[in-house]
Amino acid sequence: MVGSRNRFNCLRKWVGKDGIVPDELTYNVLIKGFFMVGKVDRAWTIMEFMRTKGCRLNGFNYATLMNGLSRDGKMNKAEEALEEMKRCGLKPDAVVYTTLINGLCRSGRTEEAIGLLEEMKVAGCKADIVTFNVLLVGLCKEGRLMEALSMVESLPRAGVQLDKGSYRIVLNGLLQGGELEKTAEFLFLMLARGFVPHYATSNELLESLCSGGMVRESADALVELVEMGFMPKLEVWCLVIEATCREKKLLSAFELLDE
DNA sequence: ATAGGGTTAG
Repeated sequence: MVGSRNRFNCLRKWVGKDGIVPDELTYNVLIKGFFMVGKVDRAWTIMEFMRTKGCRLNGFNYATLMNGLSRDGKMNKAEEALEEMKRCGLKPDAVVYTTLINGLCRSGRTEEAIGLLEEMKVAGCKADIVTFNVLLVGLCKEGRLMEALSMVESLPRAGVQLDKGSYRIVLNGLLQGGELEKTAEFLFLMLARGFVPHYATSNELLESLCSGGMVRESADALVELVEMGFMPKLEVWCLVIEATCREKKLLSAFELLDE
């Protein structure tokens, strides 16, 4: 295995003596590689090297750079890179913005991440599914569950196609946050829209509804989940039926058993 | 064209 220093020296030799000119793509592979193995200073050297060779950074290079910086805890540097990019006349795209939004969310700066989403809109850059899912994770982690919920609730009306990940992020956030009623409500919303929770989440959710006294909802949820092809763990199945019996809803219990 | 961003849950 050749060390990173030697690999770079190899490139230096090619460029210096053999007249081989690497393009931005080659540089990008190197920048990403050095960031991946934690050699941030080496990544910097590559970019300095690019500049001395008169090779300007492109959007890919900036995205790679920003991702490396924010994962290295250097969020401010990543934000500076965005400004530099704009100064150079490059138009940041959804990947560049999403990279920064993710970094801000991870640093607990969700409010600023939302600000960047606004900036995207103003700049005419369309946020995609990755952008929204990153932001949803950030909102949930910060306990801003109602905002996450209302985003998922309303985005499809605005023409944004969310995926099962979007729904699972929010469902999970609500469940972990102890928002039992909202969780049940949200489950029915996502099922109605054709998105199913993960197997483990479904079981956990049914258990939580039962132990939280929401027996009626747990029975309804069970029926709907089963209709979507879900097969609960045996103990969860029993739990819901027993709870329904205890509530003296014998008829409902029989209906469940029929299912 | 190629190269750049993520989550779910386990």
